[in-house]
Amino acid sequence: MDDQITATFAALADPTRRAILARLALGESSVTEIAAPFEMSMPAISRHLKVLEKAGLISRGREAQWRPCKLKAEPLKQAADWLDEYRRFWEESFDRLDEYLKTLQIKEKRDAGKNNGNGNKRR
Amino acid sequence: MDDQITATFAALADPTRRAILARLALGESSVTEIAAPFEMSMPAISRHLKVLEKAGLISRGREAQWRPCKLKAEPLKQAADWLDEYRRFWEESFDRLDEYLKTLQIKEKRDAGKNNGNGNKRR
DNA sequence: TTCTTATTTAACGTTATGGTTATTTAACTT
DNA sequence: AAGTTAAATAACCATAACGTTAAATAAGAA
Repeated sequence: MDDQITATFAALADPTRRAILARLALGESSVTEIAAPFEMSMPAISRHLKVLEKAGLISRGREAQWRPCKLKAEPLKQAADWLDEYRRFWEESFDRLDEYLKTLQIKEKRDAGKNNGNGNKRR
Repeated sequence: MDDQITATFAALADPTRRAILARLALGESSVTEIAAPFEMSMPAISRHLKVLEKAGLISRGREAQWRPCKLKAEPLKQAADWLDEYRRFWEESFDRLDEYLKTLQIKEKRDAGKNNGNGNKRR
C-alpha cells in the first residue's frame, strides 16, 4: 500500500472521482445511481469506486444486490492537514502583496505633487 | 479551472514531488540542490520539476547556468479550498451522523432476527 | 577556443491508468 | 428453475507516468 496520502491525492486527481465524491456528499448511493450522470461504462465507474475505496475515501456495504457507497472523509482531512502546512505561503504572499501595494500608495502620495496623476489601480 | 485542480492533485500524488515542495518551503533552490537528497537521476528530478511547474506549484528563474526554483502556493490554496467543502464530513463524524448510523445498525441487528436464518452461502 | 558545470531533451523500457466490450457473480423475482 | 437486475471481473487496448542512460544545450571559466 503506497502511502495513504499518495493514494488520496492520486484518487483526487481525476474529475470523475471528484464528481463521485461530490455526489456522495449528498448521501449514500448505489453504483448504478453514481454511474448515471456519466457517459461512461459501468465497469469504468466500478474501477473508479475501487480506487476511491482503496484510498479509504468511500466504504461499501451490501444491501441485497446493491452496494451502497458512502463517503469517508478521514483521508480528506489528512490531505487538508498536509496542505495546511503550506498555508502561510499563500497567506504570506497576499500579505507581501498588500504590503507592497501599501508602500506603493505611500510613494504615490509622496509623489503625488510631482506626478501626472496617472494613478495605479489595484488589479 | 477544473483542469488546474486535477493537475495540482496529480502533482501532489507523488512522494518525490511532495518532498521537493517541502524542500522549497525552506527557500529557493537550484535543481542540483533539489536533486541531492534523492537517489534518482537528474533527468528524473528535472521531469518532476516540470510537472510541478506545469501545475503552477513552482516557478523557475534563470541565474547564470542555474535555474532557481521557487514555491508557488496558489494552487495549494485552491486544493485546500476544494477540500474544505468536505470539512463538515470529518468534523461531523462523531456528532449526529455517527449516532444516526449507530441506531441504524442496531435496527438492522434487531431486524435480522426476523429472517429465516437461512444463512447466506456464497457458492 | 576548449573545458567545466548546470540543466534539459532524446530515446527507450516498464508499469500504471483509464477506458472499452464480453462474461461472471450475486441476489432478488417469478 | 429460469429470468432480471446490480455490480464486479476478465481480457484487451491506448496512452500517460516514471525511471533509466546518453546526448544536447546554455552559461561561465580557463
